[in-house]
Amino acid sequence: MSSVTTASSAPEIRTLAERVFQELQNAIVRGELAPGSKITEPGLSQTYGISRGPLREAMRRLEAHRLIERVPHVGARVVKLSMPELLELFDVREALESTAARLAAEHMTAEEIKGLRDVLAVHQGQDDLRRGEAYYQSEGDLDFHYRIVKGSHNRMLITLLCDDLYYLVRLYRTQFSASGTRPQTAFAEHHHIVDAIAAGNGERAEQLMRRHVRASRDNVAERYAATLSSQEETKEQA
Amino acid sequence: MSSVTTASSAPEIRTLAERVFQELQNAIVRGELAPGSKITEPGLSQTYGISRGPLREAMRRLEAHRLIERVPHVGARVVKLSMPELLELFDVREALESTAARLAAEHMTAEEIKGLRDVLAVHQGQDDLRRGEAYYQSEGDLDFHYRIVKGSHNRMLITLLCDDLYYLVRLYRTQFSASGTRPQTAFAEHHHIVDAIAAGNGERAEQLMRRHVRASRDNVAERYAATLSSQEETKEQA
DNA sequence: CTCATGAAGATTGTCGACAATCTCGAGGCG
DNA sequence: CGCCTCGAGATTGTCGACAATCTTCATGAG
Repeated sequence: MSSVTTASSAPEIRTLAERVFQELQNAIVRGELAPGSKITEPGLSQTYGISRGPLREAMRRLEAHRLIERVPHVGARVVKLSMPELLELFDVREALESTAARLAAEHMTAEEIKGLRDVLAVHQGQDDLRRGEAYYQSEGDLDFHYRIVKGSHNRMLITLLCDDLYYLVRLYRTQFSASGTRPQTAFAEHHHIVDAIAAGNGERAEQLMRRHVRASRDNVAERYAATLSSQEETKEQA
Repeated sequence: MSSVTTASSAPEIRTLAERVFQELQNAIVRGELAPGSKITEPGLSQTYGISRGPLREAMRRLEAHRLIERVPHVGARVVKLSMPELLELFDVREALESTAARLAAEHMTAEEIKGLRDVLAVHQGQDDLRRGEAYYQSEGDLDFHYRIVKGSHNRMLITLLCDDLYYLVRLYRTQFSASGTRPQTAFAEHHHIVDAIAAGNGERAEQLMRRHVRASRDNVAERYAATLSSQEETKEQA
């Protein structure tokens, strides 16, 4: 079970607010809380069996992570990513992950590189079995990106990407039910990125990662444009 | 008084937690709350004359913005940026601001570009008067960077940089009492960046901004190394 | 019929008190 | 003399209740 979580064995939650925060975070990312739906404090308070105090703190954290949007005296709603916002997210990812790839090429340990290759090997096997696409494009793909980011050894970068942006990425994938349409291509790109990192070629790793993310972005934008035009046709038929 | 704040006139704070959050944020950035000093809830609660409820929410937000560090059941401390962390911050800035410059070159309006030139003109005047270095390197420099980031028209990027990272930058400048040592050079670089943006040359704007931030980073690292070696000498003398 | 008005209900914001946990120093044991 | 144990005090975590604000829907005027 290759896991994204760190090897340290301290997953124990010490405070209610912390626990509820994680539960809500997962619920939102998994789509169990519908995007755009309203979050009410008494409701959740009863659902999770806690007081409103800790709940409000958990919601503050969700707000900081951009998973919910709050308006004073009005309430909170689960975020609903629009396509323009999704493309913005890709631009930020491109900037940060390409830098992470460069730093990873400079700082990653031999052990970490081996772990990275193992992840690819698992993907390879699934690809051969012709059934791993769903897993590959959802959690597996993120696992690969996670490891590179961590390999940058830049704590600020790691926090930004792993604690903030990646949850938004997962939310987007749930919301648009988007399992990528280019697994083979992406897999090949992953391989080249690892090679550049293993060779210690930071410039190349950065460039390859930038193209990789941008290709993913373009793919999404393209499919979105197709959706729009097909909707247009439907509208004309009516 | 060229200001960084938006022209909209809705600075009214509707909630106590919001107000205290901003006050604490300013107090920390200005150094009124010493880096590393402990934050106690009853203390601040009395200082600001509010209950612990809103105060805790304000602290949650400060934690999310990385201005304080909390440990469950123990307490919170004002962050104390170490030099390695500061260099990490520069790496992130380089990644995000170079992208912002590229997007700004693509999306900035003529009006926004004019505003940007005005900022430079003000700096120019101060530079001529041989007295603007302090202002230039602190708030003025950030004003310039603010405008470019906003010019990217990428909301996610704007939030990340303006709401999160720039407060850390200001905190660092207070903490290290670092008014940059290369105002003329930086000013020239700013000028070239604006030219690239005005010309709509995204690639060049990105490259110039990347070099600009990296030069600033190297400058800081260099001065830090000098500080270290001089400390070494002092130690040897003893 | 449309739109302004206002009251009822619900939700968010704030407060003070109690319980759980940690810190720190005194005292005893090896 | 050093280290562990254990309370006293303080701090954080949690709770329930009250006040302020918003939303909704019924009512009535134009």
